[in-house]
Amino acid sequence: MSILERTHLEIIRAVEQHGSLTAAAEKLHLTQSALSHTVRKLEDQLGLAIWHREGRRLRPTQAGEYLLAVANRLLPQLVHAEERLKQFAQGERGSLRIGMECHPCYQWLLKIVSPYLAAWPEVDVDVKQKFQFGGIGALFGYEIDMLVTPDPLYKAGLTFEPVFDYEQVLVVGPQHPLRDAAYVQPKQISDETLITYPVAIERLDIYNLFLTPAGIAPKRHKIIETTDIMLQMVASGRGVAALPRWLVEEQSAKFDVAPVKLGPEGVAKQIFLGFRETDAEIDYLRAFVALARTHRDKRRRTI
Amino acid sequence: MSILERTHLEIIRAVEQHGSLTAAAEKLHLTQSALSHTVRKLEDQLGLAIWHREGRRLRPTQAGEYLLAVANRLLPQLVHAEERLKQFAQGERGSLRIGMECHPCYQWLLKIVSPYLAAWPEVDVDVKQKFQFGGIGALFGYEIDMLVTPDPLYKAGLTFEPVFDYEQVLVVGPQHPLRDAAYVQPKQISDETLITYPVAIERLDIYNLFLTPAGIAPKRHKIIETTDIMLQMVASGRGVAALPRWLVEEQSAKFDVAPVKLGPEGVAKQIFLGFRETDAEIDYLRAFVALARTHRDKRRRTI
DNA sequence: CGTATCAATTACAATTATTCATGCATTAAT
DNA sequence: ATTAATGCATGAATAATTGTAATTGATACG
Repeated sequence: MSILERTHLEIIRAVEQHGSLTAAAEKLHLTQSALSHTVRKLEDQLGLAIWHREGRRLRPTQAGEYLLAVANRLLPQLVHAEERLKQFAQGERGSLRIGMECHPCYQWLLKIVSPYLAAWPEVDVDVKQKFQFGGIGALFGYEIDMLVTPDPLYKAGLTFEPVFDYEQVLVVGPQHPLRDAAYVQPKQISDETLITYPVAIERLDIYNLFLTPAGIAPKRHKIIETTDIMLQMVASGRGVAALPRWLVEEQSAKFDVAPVKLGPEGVAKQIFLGFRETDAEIDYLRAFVALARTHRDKRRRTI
Repeated sequence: MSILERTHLEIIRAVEQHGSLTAAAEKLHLTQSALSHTVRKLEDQLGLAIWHREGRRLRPTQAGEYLLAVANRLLPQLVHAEERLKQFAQGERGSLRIGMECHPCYQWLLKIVSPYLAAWPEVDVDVKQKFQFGGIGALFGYEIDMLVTPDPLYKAGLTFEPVFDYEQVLVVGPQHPLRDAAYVQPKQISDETLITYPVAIERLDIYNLFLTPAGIAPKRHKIIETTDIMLQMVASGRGVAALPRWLVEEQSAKFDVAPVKLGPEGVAKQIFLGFRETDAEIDYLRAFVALARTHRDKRRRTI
């Protein structure tokens, strides 16, 4: 009946990865002959070629490309299922794979993870940041179990819950004229160097919610990967940046920087936790959401 | 290395489906003994039980439930991959699995599908309407390849494109006092029987965009599954319904019904086509979008 | 109780996967 | 050119896996 087995997907993947049957065989702890046989059989059964044989080189056919995509999608899920079962067997709870879609999310997560790890010693936490199909796709595709994101999706089989409110502010250095301003207006940025994380402009809040609506652009746009360096640059007067207020205040002991409100009302942001509804009953997952929620409540009371 | 094979998933699924090893064995064209062996081996390798043996009954353990979920998620994808490869082999193009999230979507699809089938004889079209995780989830989970929906999602690895604009109108019968009104106001519905498809109220446009904002509810709410019966009910004065204007006009030869604008401005709606970005290069998929788009343009010119 | 049903087990058979030895084609080097 | 090296394919032999038949023991049910 069924012809596509796990091995086939593994072979296809290994060949792609190592370039030849022989190399793939090595990695799979088999002989080249073994692979050649199984491949031939598979191709016979399917009635099509998976690779073009060009001389002694294998180039995937259209079907091969398709199979490769299937393999890359399904194999990780099988591997993860096995891992999870192993953990089950050892009395461990499992692992929580958390995906991240924004930089402040990451900063926030750092604060939550350590109390969580302490409360749930049997649970591993994996943090992932790159997804082929974006965070939502990673949730649906079982690449991750929990998504930390600034934009929720109230729909379908996912549940989103707000867990953190913060204000996005402009960060300026010690000599900056805006340092003691009550707030900054978009046009006051038009002569500045703006430092941001390496993210598409459409996904940067300071553009979406502040600059772009006013039709303003900064004089220069500089990209920096890490928060520390970014703050050093700001502290040394080389530019301004946009970060969560709580993060700036936390770092203001280390760097001489100050937060300035974006516009008279400020820019309010939220972070959400999203997960599959079917996972809602997993205790260590619920616990994570609950922990995040209490963190939020605690904070709210003190504000 | 790897222990979880396709067979295992198939066995787990069959046992769940048919209630016993013996019955499952029958369906899989194997003996009960064979299953017993493979199951034992799998459980040994995993180091945990998949079923509680209660007398002669098998009840899934937690691990069993988990494996069942994995099986139900992955096996259909393997089956579909095989089918697609078979089609490849036979020179057919493949199949386009279209998911639907609203009733007008279905009506619209009916008009598009037949020219498409004519233009692409080597492509099968499957239409699905129920999804565990909603349409978006079905797209990400490779249950469908194309989603027809009224609410798009501009994000992640999906592309959405508007392909149809229409006006949602109230449908009334021949004797109805509103028949010749320029438009209807929400309060005029408060004494009516409203007929709708069997869909949650939150997902019905006439509530979302018309009644609920005005704080109005109809006197009665009646649920009917098929458009034809719905129109017969309306024609016989048993209630009013909300449908796309084009659909009402098309059916007005068959049923004595008339469209009435909802509110002075009318209620404008759009239908979108969504698909995975990675599929954008599949010719028969592009062709479907293109066909839908030309349909739209043609219609626009005539309005 | 006796019978029917079901899973587990044992011993054995059948099938399938893998290897070994080898050939043939292609690429690279001398 | 000639030789060496590399890579895939093939056939026969063998190892390993997967399956079956027959039987047992347990349990539900009339």
